[in-house]
Amino acid sequence: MSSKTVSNVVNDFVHVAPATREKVLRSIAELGYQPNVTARRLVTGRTGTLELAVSDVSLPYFAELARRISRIAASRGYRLLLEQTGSSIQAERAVLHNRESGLVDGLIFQPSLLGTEELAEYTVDTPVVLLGENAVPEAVDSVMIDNVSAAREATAHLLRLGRRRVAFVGHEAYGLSETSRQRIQGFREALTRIGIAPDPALEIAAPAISSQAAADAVGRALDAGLVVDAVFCRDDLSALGTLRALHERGHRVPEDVAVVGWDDVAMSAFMRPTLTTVRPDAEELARLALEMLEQRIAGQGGPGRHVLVGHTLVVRESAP
Amino acid sequence: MSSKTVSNVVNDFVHVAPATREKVLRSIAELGYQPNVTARRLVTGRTGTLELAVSDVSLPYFAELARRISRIAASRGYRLLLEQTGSSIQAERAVLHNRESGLVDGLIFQPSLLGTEELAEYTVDTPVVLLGENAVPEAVDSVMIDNVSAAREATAHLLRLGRRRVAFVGHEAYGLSETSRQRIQGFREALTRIGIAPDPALEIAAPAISSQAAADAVGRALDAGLVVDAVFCRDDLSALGTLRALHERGHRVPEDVAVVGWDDVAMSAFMRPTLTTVRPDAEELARLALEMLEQRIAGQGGPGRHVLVGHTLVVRESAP
DNA sequence: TTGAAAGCGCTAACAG
DNA sequence: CTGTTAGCGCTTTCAA
Repeated sequence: MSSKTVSNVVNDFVHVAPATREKVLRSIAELGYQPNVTARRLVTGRTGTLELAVSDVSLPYFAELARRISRIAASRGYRLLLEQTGSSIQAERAVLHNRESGLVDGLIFQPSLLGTEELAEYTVDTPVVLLGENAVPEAVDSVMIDNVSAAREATAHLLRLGRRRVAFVGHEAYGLSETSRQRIQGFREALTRIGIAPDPALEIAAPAISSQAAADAVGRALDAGLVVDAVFCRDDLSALGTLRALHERGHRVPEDVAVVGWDDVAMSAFMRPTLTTVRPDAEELARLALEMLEQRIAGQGGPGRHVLVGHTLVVRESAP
Repeated sequence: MSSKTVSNVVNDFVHVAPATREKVLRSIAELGYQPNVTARRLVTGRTGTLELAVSDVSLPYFAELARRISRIAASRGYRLLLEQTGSSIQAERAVLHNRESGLVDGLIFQPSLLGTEELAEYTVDTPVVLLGENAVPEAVDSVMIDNVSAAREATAHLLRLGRRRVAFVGHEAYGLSETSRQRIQGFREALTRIGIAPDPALEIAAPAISSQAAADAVGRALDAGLVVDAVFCRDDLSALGTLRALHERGHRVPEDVAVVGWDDVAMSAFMRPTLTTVRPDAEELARLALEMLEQRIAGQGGPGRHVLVGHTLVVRESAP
């Protein structure tokens, strides 16, 4: 019996006599034979593996994203390789450039630091879908939500509550990310629309994306005499830190200060007070990213597609 | 020039004349040559990839674990494949049994549902390190903390505060996991030691590991008239839900009810009140798991090693 | 329906 | 120091 016949059986091909198939299957079970993935990859050229690259999987938004992508990938027969770029732009570059060929069939990448120009230089053959809010090169597929609009809506919600001293919290102190830039832009637009001039003193940067950094930054600002009646946070982690800083200084939320977050991660519904927050349609985002990636893997050509998924403002106690 | 020379240059081997190396490097850059990982794998037998299998990466503890393992793996030149088993015992079995050979060099696996017997049946050649608290077969390496002791200490802390009606919250209603079993055991031991008979009515199960499930379960128990002055939670997620259920019913923490969690995930220091919780030495756990795995990959034989890493009770506002 | 031969792209072993 | 040869384990092509 040739290895070809075995291969046919293993891959469930036609034209194998039932008796032969039976015999092969029995031998496989007896010998504990396991096909070697690597050899198969070498000859077929497909790895059956997708890569997800984000800055830090432990950030709740990315953790939830990874869960979704991993699930969908598994349901479609793909394995998932996880890559963390940390806060290193070199690591982000490496995701695109130091690409060993044949590692994965496709890449889902949320850049944090890389700008459009560098992203655009990317011309390797691995199919890519870009996530997040970094302005994205024309040629590459991307899925994101409309950050500027969502930020405008969230801010408008605070203004509608009658708040007039609204702060923005949690953007990077140095090297403003595109994400933060767009959210701040929407924030300012909402203010301008009702005739309030954006005040730089009300934009409180933090040295890192973490509750601690936000708590420290907000705490310092408050201690320095800053007066606010609302805070719009770059993300739910910053919101958590902001809630703490306010609480420790005796400010009541939402009575004295209303707070809005971004992402609607699982814990947002359990904070005290529960958090009003921008909820991106994360399930749809993950689904579309994988769908688009699979189409490219299947050989679909054409120009980059740039898809916007929806978002909603989930109103909870912190800004009712 | 032969492909061998190129291979030598690419792999940074000795015995290549500087001039030749130079020439090769230049050609590589010009042609945009990228070595094919798969072919290399086939011939070397090493994949340079490790697998991490947990039930759900979006659970904060696993998200933080994944961050650590991913980082350490990357620093040692490994890629990381992420596998989620969800709440399916079949998926956990598949992690061990449906193993295609040559996929990864090693596996770090935290089983949630699989018992020792099934784990022990595992006799494939891929090196494995088991994480978590499931009783682990003799033959397989494992890293965990001493759950029974840690649970005893946490409960003792509550008793030392003078609390006498201490509840346990968050274990599975059906199919008690080994993790929960051990934590409950330590919980009961601490009670027994000071002469309190464990009361089943004070062990409040939840249908899932989530804040919502815990909040619902605790809320129902409270509404049914349960009186407690302390709650020991299976994990920080349950603690978050417990805090909410208590707050919604007007119970003050820690004045009326003290609360202790488990894991010390990032958000624990920002809950309101901040959470007293059991902190496993997660960094050491991750480090050791990878170290042991690498030793096995390097061919080290010998019986299974079962390492305990340390833990501390981090005392914060919820149980001062 | 099954077998034999070729070859995916690389590295190990060895010879030059 | 550099080139040649063989072969990793599989699938593909082609012949029987």
